[in-house]
Amino acid sequence: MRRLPRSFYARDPRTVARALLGRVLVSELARTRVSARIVEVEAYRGANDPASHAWRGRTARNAVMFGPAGHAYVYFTYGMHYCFNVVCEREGVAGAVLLRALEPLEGLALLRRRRRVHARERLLRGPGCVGQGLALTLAHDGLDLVTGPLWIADIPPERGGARPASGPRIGIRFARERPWRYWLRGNACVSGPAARRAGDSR
DNA sequence: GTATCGATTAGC
DNA sequence: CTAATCGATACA
Repeated sequence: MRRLPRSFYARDPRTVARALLGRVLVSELARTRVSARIVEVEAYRGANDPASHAWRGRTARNAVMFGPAGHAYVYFTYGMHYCFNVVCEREGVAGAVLLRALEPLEGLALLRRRRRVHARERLLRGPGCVGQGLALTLAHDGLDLVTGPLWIADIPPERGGARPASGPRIGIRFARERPWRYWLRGNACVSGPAARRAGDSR
């Protein structure tokens, strides 16, 4: 299956975030293939985005956010969770899209083993659960999605008739008013309470 | 050096 | 609502 080209990622993260909704992520990191539809994402920018890890400039942790687009930015947080982003923008400009929730398509048994949860809609719901389900660690930080075993398929988004919705990002302290969280309205795999899965219709 | 805080989650 | 759990960050 064809992968999204680097040019897809090398744009403003808000544009990439919207364009990612409904597309299929594939992991061939383990022997068993896992694939899942992207249903919820958040865009993070650089110096002009106080909620971004890159707000205060380049550090060891956020270095790949400043690198070429189409790579994975994986970070460790709360002492126990790994979160998965795709790097955007041209090299030297920070930007990324956090994958917050996906709808599992292939590899359900492996996901259930890793997550120790049965319900399909809970396997990849929430950014920490995405990291756990895909078994990501800091070893995957910087992985190239255009050439590596973890990638996003270049096929038209399948949104199941749902109009993409947008609203404020979750769990941040600054820049709360910016509506840079995007999701497929009503999809059961979107994180948070049912009310959050509904939302507006931008 | 020490103190605080997470782009979170599960459980009560 | 809170505990879990540790790297990054802030500050003395």
